[in-house]
Amino acid sequence: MPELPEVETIKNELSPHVLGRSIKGVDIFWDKMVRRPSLAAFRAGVIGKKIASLSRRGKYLFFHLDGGGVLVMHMKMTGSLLVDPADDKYSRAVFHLDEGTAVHFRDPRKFGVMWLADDESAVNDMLGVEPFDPAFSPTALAKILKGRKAPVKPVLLDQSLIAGIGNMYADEALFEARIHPLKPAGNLTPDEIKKLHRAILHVLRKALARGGASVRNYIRPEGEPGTAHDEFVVAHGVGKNCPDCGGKIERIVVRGRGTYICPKCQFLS
DNA sequence: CTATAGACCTGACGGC
DNA sequence: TGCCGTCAGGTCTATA
Repeated sequence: MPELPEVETIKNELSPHVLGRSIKGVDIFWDKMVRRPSLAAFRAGVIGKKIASLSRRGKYLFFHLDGGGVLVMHMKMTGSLLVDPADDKYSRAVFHLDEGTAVHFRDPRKFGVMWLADDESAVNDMLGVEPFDPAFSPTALAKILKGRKAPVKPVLLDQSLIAGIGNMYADEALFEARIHPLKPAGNLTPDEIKKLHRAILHVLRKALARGGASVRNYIRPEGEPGTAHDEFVVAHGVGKNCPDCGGKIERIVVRGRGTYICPKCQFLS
C-alpha cells in the first residue's frame, strides 16, 4: 500500500500544510504506535517544535524538527496522513499545529509506527539504494541480483537491497519485464536485468505521476484517492485478462505473499 | 548465511 | 440476514 510513490506523494502534498508550522500538541489514541523513546519523552520532544522540512527514504517519512530531532513515520499497510479530515475514524494520532491545522495519522489496522530520533542515519543505514538515485543503474541491479538463489520477487521486496518497492509494484514491474516472480534472481539474463531495471523505474514514475496508488485504503493528505490503481495491469487483477495475450491473470503465492502474474507472458526460464 | 513461520491488526468479501 | 473463514501485505522477530 503506501510504497515509495505513495509516501513521496504524502510528502509532497503534506508539505504546504506543515512546513514552518509548530506542533502545539499531540493526541495519541494508540500508544503502541510510538516506538521510542517513551510516550512521555516522545511528546516532550515533539511539542513546541517547528517542522523545518520533510523528506522520504524508502517507505519512511521524516519530519525534520527545528532545534534537532527527527520524527520518523512508517505507514505500513493501511496508514495515511490526513489534513483536517471530516471525521476521526481510525485516527491513531493527531498532531495539532499552529494556525489550527490538525494532521491525523489514520490507520485502520494499527500497523503504522512512529518514533523520535536524533537524525535519520539509523533508518538510512538499514536501507538499500533509492530507485531514483542515479546509483541505481542496470549494473547496480545486476550486482544486487548476482549469485542469489532466492526468487527474484522477494529480492525486489528486500528493503536492505532496494528501498521502496512493495508487493504491488514488484508484481507490476515483473509483469512489465515479462519475468516470472519465482525465477531465481541470479539466473536473470543481462537482457532481463535491463528490462527489469527499466520496468521498476517506469512503474514507480507512472504511479508517482498519478499521485500514488489507490488500493482500497490509500488516501492522500487532502482526502483524494490516488489514481495509479487504474494503471495496474496485474496487481489484484485475478480473473482479468492480460492486456498482451488476453489470457487470465493468475494468483500464486511467493514466500507467503499474494502474487499476480500472467502465466503465459511471464517465464521461468 | 538463508529460509520460513508467526506476530502484529481489522475491515472487506465470499460462501453458506 | 448473519456467521465464519480467508485475504490483504510491511517489517520485525524467532526458529530451523
